[in-house]
Amino acid sequence: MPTPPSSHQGNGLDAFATRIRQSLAEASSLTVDAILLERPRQELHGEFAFPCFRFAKAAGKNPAELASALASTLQIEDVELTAVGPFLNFSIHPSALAQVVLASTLRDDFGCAQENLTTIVEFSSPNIAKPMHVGHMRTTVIGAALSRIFQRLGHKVIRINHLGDWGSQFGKLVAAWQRWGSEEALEASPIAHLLELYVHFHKEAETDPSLAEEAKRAFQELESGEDNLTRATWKRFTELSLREFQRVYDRFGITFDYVRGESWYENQLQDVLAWLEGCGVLEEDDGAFIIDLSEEGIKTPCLVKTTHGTTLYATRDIAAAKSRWEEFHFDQMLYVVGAEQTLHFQQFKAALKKCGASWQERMEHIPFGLIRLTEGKLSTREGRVISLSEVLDRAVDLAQKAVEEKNPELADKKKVAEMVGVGAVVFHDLKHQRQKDVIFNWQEVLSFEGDTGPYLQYTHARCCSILRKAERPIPSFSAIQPELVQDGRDLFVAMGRLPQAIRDAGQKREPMILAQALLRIGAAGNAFYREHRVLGTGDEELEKARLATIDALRRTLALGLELLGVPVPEEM
RNA sequence: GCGCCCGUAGCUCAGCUGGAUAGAGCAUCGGACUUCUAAUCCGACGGUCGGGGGUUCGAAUCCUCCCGGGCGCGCCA
Repeated sequence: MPTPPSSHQGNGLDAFATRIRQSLAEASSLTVDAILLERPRQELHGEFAFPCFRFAKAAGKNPAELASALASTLQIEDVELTAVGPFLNFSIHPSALAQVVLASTLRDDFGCAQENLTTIVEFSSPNIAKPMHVGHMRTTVIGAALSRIFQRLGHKVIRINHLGDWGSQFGKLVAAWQRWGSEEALEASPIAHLLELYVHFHKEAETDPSLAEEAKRAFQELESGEDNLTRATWKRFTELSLREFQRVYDRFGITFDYVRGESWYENQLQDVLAWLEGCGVLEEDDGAFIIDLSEEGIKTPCLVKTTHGTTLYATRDIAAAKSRWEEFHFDQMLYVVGAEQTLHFQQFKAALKKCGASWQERMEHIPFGLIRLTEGKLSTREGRVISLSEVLDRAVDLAQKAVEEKNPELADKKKVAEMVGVGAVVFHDLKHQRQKDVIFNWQEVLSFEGDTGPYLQYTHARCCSILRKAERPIPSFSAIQPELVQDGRDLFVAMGRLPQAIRDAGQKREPMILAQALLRIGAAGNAFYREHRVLGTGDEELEKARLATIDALRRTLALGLELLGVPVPEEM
């Protein structure tokens, strides 16, 4: 009965990488940390590679000679060394590979780490009274995925939805409501009606200057902090909007620890202005107050108070950051916000730095590229929008048709269609590098074949199906002979690399790294069960070992998909 | 004008701190379902890595200039 050595248990290929690096460190003057292994370009070269160029240079030797010398001297348990030119390649013994990867993937702490940081993730943050469109999808989906990834890595994660529920636009909205608002329309479809009012306001304001005055007055009333009609109206808009947003969050399966809009920091704004004043960074300029940042290399000053005495985005962000620092003492605070706001984050970080708030170094803007339409940038006012619920609805409709066609016997087709549709949309967003702009393309978002969410969901469902049809308990690790599945090399390597992918995804704040790793697992998994029949081979031990492998695949996919926020159906 | 981001196969994208013959998916073409779900698998086709120069034993990756696209540049957020 093989039992894995304890050092092998935790995390896939880590055990081997550690062993190889230690061995190389002993053979050289380098520290373990300085030895970075690479992944060979070609699979036949093994699982890890060490290019000897730098090492050889330091030792004054020829890289190829050094590689072959090391290959013949070093001995590493379960690892075969081969020198190919200047490269030293490491191939893990197939049965050790199967054993170690199976043991670790079958554990509940697979892919975990103990980074022990307190991490705040601010994401989603839609604007009250405006519909959530595809543009809000990225921050929502990326932020939620990063939060789960950090959680897996052992962070204490605090998710904050920083609603855009404050600012001069609410003055406009209240003014518009007082003139043209309809109680019935608001009840029927709150956000749609509020948007209508907002658009109407902008149109009328072009010819009617008194509107701008009313709007300004309304926002001043709001900022006064008094319990007046304006405030009551604003509060109602907020609640109605939030109720609609919640429906989208429910579909994505997203929760927040704090839904704190900008208004939450409202009563701290005067203190913050006083604090800035006390720090001696405030300057008056044309009746407004600014913080000059030229010494920080930023030409545009940070404006914190208008000539009308109202606060701005930056003022509220400074207040929010300060308040969160005092409340949570975070190790890192990530703002998942579009790349177009880069300057704003540079500005308010620099402003904090100028005030001596050294903790501002822990704040990090996580920018992402714009979603654009072929016709141009999204614009609520110009009607170039695709609502988020429409995207989800269309994806789910299409998934429904696919289920109907491919698996008409399925019990809960509606539920599965929802999972597949949402999964397709979420995965599509997360499989690209965040920084790149994306041109929204229905055909691509609604694709269920190839490198897609449904492909991975399908692979998972197939595993579940095999395990179901086995009609026996899933064999535990201690009950199988791993060497019987040593021909599943590609699959074990792909699964064994998942912990590293989770760590990289966290470190680079890039869920795509995890998505790509999952696609490799999916491809290897599909090839595996295609080539290796699990049930009905007539070989009891082989069936047990293959069942355990399918179980490992199922668990690994489920783990990765859950981290990304892609639903995990057991049938489809 | 200044600043930031992007430019890899027909299309959408990977390519980790510079390393071995630049990889996937879609599309196209050709194979594989009496066998655990063909939302799959196997194969073929397809690239002067936007362009020039530089650093290096080695550059898609780093530096520089140019071209093309996007975003931003105090009283919106």
